[in-house]
Amino acid sequence: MQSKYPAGRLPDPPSPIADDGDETHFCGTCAFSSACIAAGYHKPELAALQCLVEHVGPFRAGEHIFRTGDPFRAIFAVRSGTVKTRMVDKEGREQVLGFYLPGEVIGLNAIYPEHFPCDAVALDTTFFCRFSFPAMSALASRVPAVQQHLFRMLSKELGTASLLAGDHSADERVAAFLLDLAGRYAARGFSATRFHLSMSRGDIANYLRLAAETVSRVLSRFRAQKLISIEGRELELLNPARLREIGQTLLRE
Amino acid sequence: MQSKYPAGRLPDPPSPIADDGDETHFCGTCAFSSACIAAGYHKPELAALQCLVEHVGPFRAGEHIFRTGDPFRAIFAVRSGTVKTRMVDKEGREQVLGFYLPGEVIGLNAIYPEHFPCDAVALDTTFFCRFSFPAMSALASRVPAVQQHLFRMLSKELGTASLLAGDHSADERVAAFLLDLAGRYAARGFSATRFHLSMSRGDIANYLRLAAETVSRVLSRFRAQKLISIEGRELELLNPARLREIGQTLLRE
DNA sequence: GGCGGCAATTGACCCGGATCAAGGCACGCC
DNA sequence: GGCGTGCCTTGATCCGGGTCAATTGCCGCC
Repeated sequence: MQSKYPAGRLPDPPSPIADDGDETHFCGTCAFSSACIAAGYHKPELAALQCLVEHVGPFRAGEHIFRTGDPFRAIFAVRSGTVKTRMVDKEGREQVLGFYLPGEVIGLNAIYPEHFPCDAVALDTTFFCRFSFPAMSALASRVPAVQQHLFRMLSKELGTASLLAGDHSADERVAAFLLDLAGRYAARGFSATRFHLSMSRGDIANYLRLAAETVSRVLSRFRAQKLISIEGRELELLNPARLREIGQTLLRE
Repeated sequence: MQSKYPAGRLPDPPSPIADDGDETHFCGTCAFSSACIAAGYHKPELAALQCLVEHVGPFRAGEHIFRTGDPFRAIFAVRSGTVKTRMVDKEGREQVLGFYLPGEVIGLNAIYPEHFPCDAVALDTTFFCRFSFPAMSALASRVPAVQQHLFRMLSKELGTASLLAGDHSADERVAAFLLDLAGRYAARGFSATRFHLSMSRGDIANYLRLAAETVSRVLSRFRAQKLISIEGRELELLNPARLREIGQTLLRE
C-alpha cells in the first residue's frame, strides 16, 4: 500500500473516511457523481469530464490546498480526508468558514472574485479531484446536466452558509454541528453515529463562533447527560433524537 | 404620474432609489446589465432575454414576492424599492437573511431545493424584472456570457453570506452594515453618504443578530460621536473613514 | 382634538459565554 | 528518563449585549 506514496510522505493510518483505494466507489459518493456517472458516463461529452479532472494529493495535515489571493483556476472535490476553509484578518485572527468531507467541493466562492477569498487547509491526509473551471464552464455550456449541477451546488452552499448566522446558544450550536456532520457522513455512506472529528476543539469553536473552552464544556455536559460518548476526537452519538431537539431551531429555521 | 398605477394602489412618495420611470437607466445599474446590454444587446440570442423577462409590480410594503415553499420558477431583479428575505421557524421567530436594493437579484438560493427556502417581503413599493429560470438556464447553455453571469452572481452571494457569520461587537456590525449599504447604493449610482433606511430598527437588529435596543443605542452613540446624522430612517454618513475603521475587521477579513 | 397603535429610544438589571488562569494528558524529541 | 509542546479540560471572574420596562414621538383614524 505505502509504495504508492512518494518517499517521506507516509500517509496517516487509514481513517474510516478515506476511500481513495476504491475509485469507483468514491465517485459514487462524490458531489459530482451525477455529472460523472449517473447522467451517462459513456457519452462522448462526458468523456471530457474525465479529461479535465486531475487527481491531486496527498496533502498532509496543515498543508494548504490553496491560499487567499491565489488566482482561481479550479475547484476541488475532496476524495478522502477533511479540509477547513478559513479567512485570516490583518490582525492575524483566524475565521473558520467551513469543513469539507469526502465527496464535497471547495472553491466555489472563488468564481466571482476570480481569486480565492480564503485559505483551504488539510486537517488530515487528503486527496482531491481537481476540476479546471474554464474547462468545466465550457463543458457546462454543452452539457446541460453539468451546468445544472454547478447551479445546484452553488445554490446549495448558499443555503448552508446561512446556517450558523442565527443567534443561538452554545448547546444549540454544538448539537447542530454534530448532527450536521453526522448527516453529511451518512449522505456519503459512512456511519452517522460513530465518526472521527478531524478538527481540533479550537477549530470547532472558531467555526461555531464560540470559545474553545465553551465547546469543551458543552461536550463534557453532553457526555454527562449520556447524549454522546466522546474520547479525544472519537465521537459516538448515543441519543441523536435528543440532540436533534436541542439543535432543531438551528437545523431547520 | 399616479395615473399609471392601479386605482387604490397609490405609490409611496417617490423615493431616491426608485427609478422605474427610466428603464434604460435602470438596466444600466442592474445586476443583469452585462447580460442584457453590455454583452451585445442586439445579438439574436440576447433578444431571447427580452422575451423571458417580465416586469412585475408594484408590491406594497409588507406584501410577499414569494413565500417559503413556493415552487421555484423564476428569479427576480429588483427594479425599484427594497426587499428583505427571511425565514420563520416553527416557533414563529423571524430570521432576516438579507436586504436587496435596486439592481440586486433575489431567489438564487432556491435553485437547489427547487422551492423557495425563505420569504421575500417588500419593505416599500417595489417593482421587479422576473426571469423564468428554466428559460434562463436554457439561454445560459447557448450564451456563455449569461452562464458566466449566473455563476458569478451565485458565487458573489456566497461571499456576502459569510460576512455576518463572525463574532463581532455591536459597533462593528452596525458600522459594517451602514458601509455595506452605502457601497451598494454607490455601485448603482446613488449617493453613498445620504440614503433612506427602508427597514425598521427591528429588521436591522434581526439581520445583524442583535436586539433592536442595541441597534438603537449604537446609532445614538454614533450620532453623539458625530459619525452619522440620523433622523428616523434618514441617514447621512458624516465620517465614513472612521466608520470603516470600526467595521473593517468585518468588511474584509 | 383625542385616542390607540407602532416604532424608536433610553434606563436598569441580569445572564451566557468570553477571558484569564491553572492543571492534566499524550505526544515527540534530546 | 526528562522535558517541552500542543490540545483539552475545568474553575473563577468579568462584561457585552439581551431582556424587561417606561417614555416619547409620530401617524392614521374615529
